[in-house]
Amino acid sequence: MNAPHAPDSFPPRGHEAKRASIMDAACSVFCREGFAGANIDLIAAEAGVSRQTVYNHHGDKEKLFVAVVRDLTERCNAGIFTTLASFPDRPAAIEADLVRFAVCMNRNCLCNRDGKALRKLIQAEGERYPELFAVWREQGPGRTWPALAARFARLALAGHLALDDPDIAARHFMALVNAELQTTFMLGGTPTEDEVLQSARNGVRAFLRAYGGREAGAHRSEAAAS
Amino acid sequence: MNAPHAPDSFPPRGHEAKRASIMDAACSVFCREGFAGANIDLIAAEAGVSRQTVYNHHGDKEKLFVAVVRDLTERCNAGIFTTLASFPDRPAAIEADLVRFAVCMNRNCLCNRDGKALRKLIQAEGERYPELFAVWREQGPGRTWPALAARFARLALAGHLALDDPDIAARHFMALVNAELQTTFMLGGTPTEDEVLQSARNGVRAFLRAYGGREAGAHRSEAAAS
DNA sequence: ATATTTTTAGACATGCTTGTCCAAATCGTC
DNA sequence: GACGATTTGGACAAGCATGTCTAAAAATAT
Repeated sequence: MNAPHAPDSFPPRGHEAKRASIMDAACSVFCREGFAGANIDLIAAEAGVSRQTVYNHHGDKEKLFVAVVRDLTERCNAGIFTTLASFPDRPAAIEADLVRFAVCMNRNCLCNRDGKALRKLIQAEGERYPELFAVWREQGPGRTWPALAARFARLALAGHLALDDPDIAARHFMALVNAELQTTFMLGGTPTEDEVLQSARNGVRAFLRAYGGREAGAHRSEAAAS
Repeated sequence: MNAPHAPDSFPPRGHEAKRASIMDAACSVFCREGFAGANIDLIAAEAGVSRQTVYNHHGDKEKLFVAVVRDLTERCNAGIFTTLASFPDRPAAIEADLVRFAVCMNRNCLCNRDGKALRKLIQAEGERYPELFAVWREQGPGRTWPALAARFARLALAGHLALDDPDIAARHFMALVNAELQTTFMLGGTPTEDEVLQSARNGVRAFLRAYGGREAGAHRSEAAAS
């Protein structure tokens, strides 16, 4: 089937291109309309292929949906781990570094197309596909939260932070940094670059007042002046 | 049409009962299946009425949906303002009082049936009904956030908190207090009483380290001991 | 008890969507 | 240029959901 001696990639080029195009369109339509509301004809049209081609590739509306979620989960996870690599291990200026990290996480993982799509699909159809989303839970939050917590633990060990429970600190960090974006997220909107930055700045400031080490101590008394 | 001299409530008793029953079932089904996936026959069955009765009352699937969201918005709003009344104005023990308030807000407004339903419907169908959800936004977040912020401002004025911007503090408070429940919310689950309490306790502790006034200052150095 | 309103069950027309089938056209490769 | 695989467009059957209509039954008020 696959060209046995092809130089670069096994299946013909146009084939994979169409596959990707279909996944893209399916993602977009499932997201907008939900699973039940999604129309295969519309997906095909949006992908620029015929309906039959969609069926050739994925066989079934449900299989297509599962493929989309799987794909999205993988891509999002990869993005998060990439971003996690930019976590400040030896911060020069911890506040600025954490803000940078938060903005990065937001821009590249939470607010981008994939992040929004995955979040919406999980919220909308999560209860209907328990095993599929169990996988997401293990592969996603189940791996990213501990990884993030470990980073905070290291920062604490190096004396840059003061915290008892790195897991809680990690959750508090993300919660604070996204605090001002929740309403926008709710309605599926994309916050502006500026909103992201503001939310991150305010969130990190509060985080450091709660969890800052010796160096950050100064911030507190300053902010505490009513 | 309505009994002109009825002693208690104007429309016949059974009529309103059926209406409520339909709204209830519709809410439940719309929530589970989404607007497109919701089936009028199923709603009727779940409400224990005939399909025709659903049409008699609401005329239209879309009108029914709008009625459900409107109803939900009102009820949730009412609940939030009621809960807001329990905000500690003159706290004896600020930490315990804030925890109590947070738990109350969670149990009665965010985790209950209506809260979960409204959240899900907004996330799933918000983009499709812009004007409907614009109303929600104004009536809901547009009124509740300032109200909550005002409470925090008062607490700060009385010297119990130290904060620059009460709006941000309010958002940070809610974010922290719900930090550990996000994953559960995502999948439409209901956190246990204990999870709610834990999340509130941890959240309030962090909040007070970030925003605590003079009295709460002691907490910080205590937690800062690695 | 009677009259009025509401509810019910079911049939019904209509339109939409899924998924299949097929013959012609297109594409990429040898 | 010829061959095989893929894609295309459209026809097609089947199922399902919405919304209407009707006559009978039930509930309510007078």
